[in-house]
Amino acid sequence: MPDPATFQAQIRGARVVNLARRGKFLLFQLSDDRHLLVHLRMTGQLHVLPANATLHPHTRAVFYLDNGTTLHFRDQRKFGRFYLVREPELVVGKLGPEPLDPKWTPEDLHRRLQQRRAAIKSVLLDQKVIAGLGNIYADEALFVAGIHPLRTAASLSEKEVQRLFESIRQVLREAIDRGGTTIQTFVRPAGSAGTYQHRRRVYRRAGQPCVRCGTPILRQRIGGRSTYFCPRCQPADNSSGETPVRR
DNA sequence: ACCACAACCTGGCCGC
DNA sequence: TGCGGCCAGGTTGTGG
Repeated sequence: MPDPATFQAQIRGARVVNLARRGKFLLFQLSDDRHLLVHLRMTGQLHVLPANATLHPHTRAVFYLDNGTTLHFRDQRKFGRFYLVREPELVVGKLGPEPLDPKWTPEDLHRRLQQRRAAIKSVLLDQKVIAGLGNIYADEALFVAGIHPLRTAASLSEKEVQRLFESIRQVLREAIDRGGTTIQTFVRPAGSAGTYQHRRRVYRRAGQPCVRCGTPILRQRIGGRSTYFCPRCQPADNSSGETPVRR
């Protein structure tokens, strides 16, 4: 947005004065009070390369920078999106809180889950509830919290929401420390692989033993997304009242 | 307002 | 080798 020809004409000569992030969006603040917002979706990548770099087959756009380098946008599946706008809030205004924001609270999460009857797994992927959680870390957080992914969001007790809140933060901190999760195409900004995949507890581990109890991990489609969980550490009913051990 | 699901794309992998 | 089916770090439009 806008259409490619207009985008190209309007971005020419722009100066980047600041870089930021909001949820899964990258924000390039431009000198003339405009913003370039980038969402990489599934397979998008940004690479800073020398001016004479060869074009990778999936390169969809190239930005020529005035320091002699180029910024290449690669995207195998073409799901990525660029927004060149004056008002970034039009794009990111409805996003939920940043999970690592020190001001975010379990009470806020509890309130946001209250009227949702959908599976907690699906609600965690709703960017209006929490900004930035995706399929990997939603499953990982639910495991750490010991909550079954099909539990209705509104059915979680205060205690469970508290555990989920802490688990989301813990998993995201671990993943950031490890530079993300590289399974197929994800790369870090410098082009190297992340290492969270070695730390993974349930995601894409169907049939393998639970790291905590040894029970085989299950895979189930929830809200159209593959969901991985331990049926023993994440019981469907909360009747036992047992507090799962974190790991 | 909420919810479930198809659609958007390309490519890798598996079984036949 | 080829083909069909399924899978994939996400979001949005549609219909109920």
